[in-house]
Amino acid sequence: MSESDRITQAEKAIIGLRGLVMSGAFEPGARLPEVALAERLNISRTPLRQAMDRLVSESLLERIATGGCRVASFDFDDLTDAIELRGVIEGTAARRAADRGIETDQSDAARCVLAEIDTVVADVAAIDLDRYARLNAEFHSLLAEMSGSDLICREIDRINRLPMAAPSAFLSAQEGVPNFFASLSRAQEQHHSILDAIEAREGTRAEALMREHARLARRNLNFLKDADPRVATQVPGMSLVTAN
Amino acid sequence: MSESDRITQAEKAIIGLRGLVMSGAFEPGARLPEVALAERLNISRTPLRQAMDRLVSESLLERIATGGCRVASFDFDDLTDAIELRGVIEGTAARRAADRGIETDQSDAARCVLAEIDTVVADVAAIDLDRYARLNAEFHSLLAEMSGSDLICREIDRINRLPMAAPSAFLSAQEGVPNFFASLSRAQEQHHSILDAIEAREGTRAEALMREHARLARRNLNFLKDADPRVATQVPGMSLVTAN
DNA sequence: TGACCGGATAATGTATACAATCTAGGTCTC
DNA sequence: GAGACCTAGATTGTATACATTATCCGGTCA
Repeated sequence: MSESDRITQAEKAIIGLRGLVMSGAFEPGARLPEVALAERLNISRTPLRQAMDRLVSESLLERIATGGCRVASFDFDDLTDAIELRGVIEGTAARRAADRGIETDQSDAARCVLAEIDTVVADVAAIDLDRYARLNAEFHSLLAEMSGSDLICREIDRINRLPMAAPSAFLSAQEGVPNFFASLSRAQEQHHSILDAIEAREGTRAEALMREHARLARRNLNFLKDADPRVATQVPGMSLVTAN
Repeated sequence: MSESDRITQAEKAIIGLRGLVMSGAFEPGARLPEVALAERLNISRTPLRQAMDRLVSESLLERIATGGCRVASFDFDDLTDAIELRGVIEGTAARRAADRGIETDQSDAARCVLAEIDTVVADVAAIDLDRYARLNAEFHSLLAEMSGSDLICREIDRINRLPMAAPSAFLSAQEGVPNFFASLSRAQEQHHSILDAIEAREGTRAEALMREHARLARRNLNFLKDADPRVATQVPGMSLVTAN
């Protein structure tokens, strides 16, 4: 049997189209012409339309009443809401993890990731942002799993696909954020506190810490609001954001 | 121009397929054959496949790695999680509404709905469950809007589409729930308290009350767990639930 | 007896043709 | 000159044909 790594045209279309939209290939609100897009992505209209449906469900596109799709546009309030909602749901995951208790191997895995982040953050001079982003995303993913609920994991994944809502969304925008590296250390301190709270079965504290952790992203977002617009072009999805 | 009430084949497919799945036309885990389904719904495979994609995004279907879809199955833990998550997000909506403050017309509209529910609940002998369900759903919808966030409204809508997660999901299962009518009155008392808290700008209280309100659904779910299986056949989506 | 291996069959994934609809541009009328 | 109408073009929604892949069943071999 061919492995599940067999890439289907529809997946190719989803990834390609999402990449185009997030990289700012279209203006927010621009209508997407199917035939031209299909040629550009080297696929037929059928999988392209599948991809458009998918991106609509991800809120990256909006359906037009008269037919077709347009690129969605977000204002800063939308981003703030998305970040808050992520904090709320991740907070729920943390509380549940603490209330239920977690397995030692889950705890070990999370501690392992945190140790790695510690080493990355320690070397402020030559910090590896890609590595930080990967480890940070993995830690958040582990926390979601600790909730023991597939539904919660899926919802967190969903929200993370929104522009600027993911935990590592701001890592490519460090030029726009003052004291950026200090904020990484602060985030990592919060990581430790959150895991401590979960292991200590302190659900309420874990939830509150997780929400506060998300507010770090909100803070970065506020800096970005007034930052040089050129920074925005380097951040995936930032082109979909319109002033409000 | 033809109005937006023009029904497209794809919408017909979505509604038809969702209806079939929720009404228990297929066993949980059953694979959905495209050609047979398309004939049954009187549409071609193209809009049917759109509908399947949509139901996958609603978690009512699951994609099979080797191709095609199967009907999703839920256990009681899944339903509990969905209800809890609804409580958490509705709680966030209530907290935000309280923190931001709401317009007087929003307040009036909600009070109006509550007054109607009061009259419905007052007449215990000949209670109109359909009307209660409609009003209850509308009150919850108004609360979501008070959050002032489209994202939050959409996420609540999403969760409400899951089996048994919607606020009025248990109204067709009253035979399985002891003291069912008493629980309606209790829910309505909570409605009043929640709106009071929002109007008094008491965000933390509003959030806590909303979460507690969701636990009423969880309580009903627990009753249903041990109830006569025949009751389950009357509740939409209940056929997708497998024992755990 | 059981497991493995083709080959026939049926299913899905994709492309494309067709039909229905929207959009744009121009012309006509007021 | 402005607005409405009408036609031509382009675009989307749908059906269907085709290609590819999985599934099932019978046979063979260990």
